[in-house]
Amino acid sequence: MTDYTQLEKVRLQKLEELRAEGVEPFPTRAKRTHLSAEAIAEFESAEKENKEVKATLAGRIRAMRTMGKISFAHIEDGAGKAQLFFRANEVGKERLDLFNKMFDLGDFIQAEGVMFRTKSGEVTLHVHDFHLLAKSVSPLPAAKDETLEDGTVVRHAALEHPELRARQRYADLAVNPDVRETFRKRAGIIKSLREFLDGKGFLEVETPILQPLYGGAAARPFVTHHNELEQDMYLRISFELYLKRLLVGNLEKVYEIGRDFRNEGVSFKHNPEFTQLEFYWAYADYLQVMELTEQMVSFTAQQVLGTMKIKYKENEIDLTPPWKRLEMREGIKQTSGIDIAEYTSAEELHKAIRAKHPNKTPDPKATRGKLIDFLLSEFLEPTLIQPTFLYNYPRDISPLAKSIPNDALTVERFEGYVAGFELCNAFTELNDPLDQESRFLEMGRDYAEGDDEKHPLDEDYLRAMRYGMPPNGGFGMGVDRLAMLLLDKHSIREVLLFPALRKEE
RNA sequence: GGGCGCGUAGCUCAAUGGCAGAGCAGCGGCCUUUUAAGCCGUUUGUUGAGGGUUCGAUCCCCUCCGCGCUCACCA
Repeated sequence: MTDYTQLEKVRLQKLEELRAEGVEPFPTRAKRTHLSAEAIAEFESAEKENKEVKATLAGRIRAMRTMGKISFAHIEDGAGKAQLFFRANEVGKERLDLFNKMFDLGDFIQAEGVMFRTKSGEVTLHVHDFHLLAKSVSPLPAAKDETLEDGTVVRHAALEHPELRARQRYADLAVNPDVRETFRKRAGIIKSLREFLDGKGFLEVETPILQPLYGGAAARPFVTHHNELEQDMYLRISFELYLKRLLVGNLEKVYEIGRDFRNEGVSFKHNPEFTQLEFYWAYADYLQVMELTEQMVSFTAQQVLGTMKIKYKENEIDLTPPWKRLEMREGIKQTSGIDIAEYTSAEELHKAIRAKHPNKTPDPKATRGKLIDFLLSEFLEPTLIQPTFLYNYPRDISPLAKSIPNDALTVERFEGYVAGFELCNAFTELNDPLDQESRFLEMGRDYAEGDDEKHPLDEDYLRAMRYGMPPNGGFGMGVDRLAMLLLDKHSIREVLLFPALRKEE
């Protein structure tokens, strides 16, 4: 049984009284002729010709000011806010009392009348009749907006508690218009990505989320169980192995936008489920993928924000192509003073780091690849504010990427960095089934020691590859990260409608 | 998982080892052009949960829960 607060009990009481007076608090149908902004715009042009504008508006009551025989209210709908003006002369004293006493902030209302301009100049609906559309039983967090003389809006007593905002996103959205705007823009970002890739001839596909084996990334999966098949299933950690199977099937350009699941830590840039974009492009290599990437991201910024110059935290960032290209080895050398090419074993590289940076302490068990990654994130990554492609990566941290001709230790891989964080990851894909098999086996050995990240060998993937896979370039990008970047949000939770939270109680 | 911090009314936030407060919201009034409307009056709390110290704990201590920041993890 729900425990109602006193405020809720008051509203439930009103609800009963309304019913007793024959007013249905949750009527089945509503009517609306104009959005608030439409009615206001229509009035503003009709005003000059002294023409009347009739309108029926519908929305949620956000402010009420009752003053005896008149009342004002603001409602909010999908297009913004509009003021309602009630006067006993038109609606009658009883109906005005009903409004004043029985309607609350948060209720949905339908009001019809004629648009006019108040003494203070606000275009307002002069209400002739009104109906309750839905009663709000629980009071929404009572934000109040104050409009200063210069037009800036200051919100008082807004819902700010991060947990509550995430847990009760419905309330957050209801009272914080900027949050609604964030998610509209997020939808725009995803739409633009699709528009871009569709325009380049890519086919959007859907591959299994529930998989008998997981792969394509080094992450711990979520495990579940299929009762009838009597087998464990995994939620995918990447799309890669399935999308590349499609290249074997002669689909030459494919992409998927969907959810990945990784059973890892939660942080300001990690959520257990997140939206990923991956594409695979037959006959292309990582250099062509680079060009497509900078076009795609800048296109999205242009579509959604109307500019390629964005702000992230204190940085002005220009996404206009071409982006800077920096060889990873060179970047690490410049920022850490260590040339990784001079140290071909983990042991030597450890020694070099200790000598050059005694106060930095990488994991003593780290492989050479992990050490390079350490140098990258420690020294180079924070400097990559303007969009930069970091390219050519050590082979042993890239088991699905193809080696550079004549350089067995380095693979054709790049990562795109913006604002100091990794945005995307791409490579010339490995398509040699024999090489792929030995890499998988190698990886199996590596992970055997660090038990909880054991990596299953995907025999079916190898079987597919043995039929022949065209050379291709592949790409992956965290869409949530892109949304954070473009919308200047500093936590992934701000761009996820319902981020993962511990269950209540 | 580790470290640090936070949790007080519906919302935003104050305060104190000695009756827990403000503004807004709510409730009762007044008010026919307001817009954080105003004025008069008024209600609201398991101070996140449990335990301990104390004459007395919201405050000090312990445990737990949740959140935030951070580190680790995340090719």
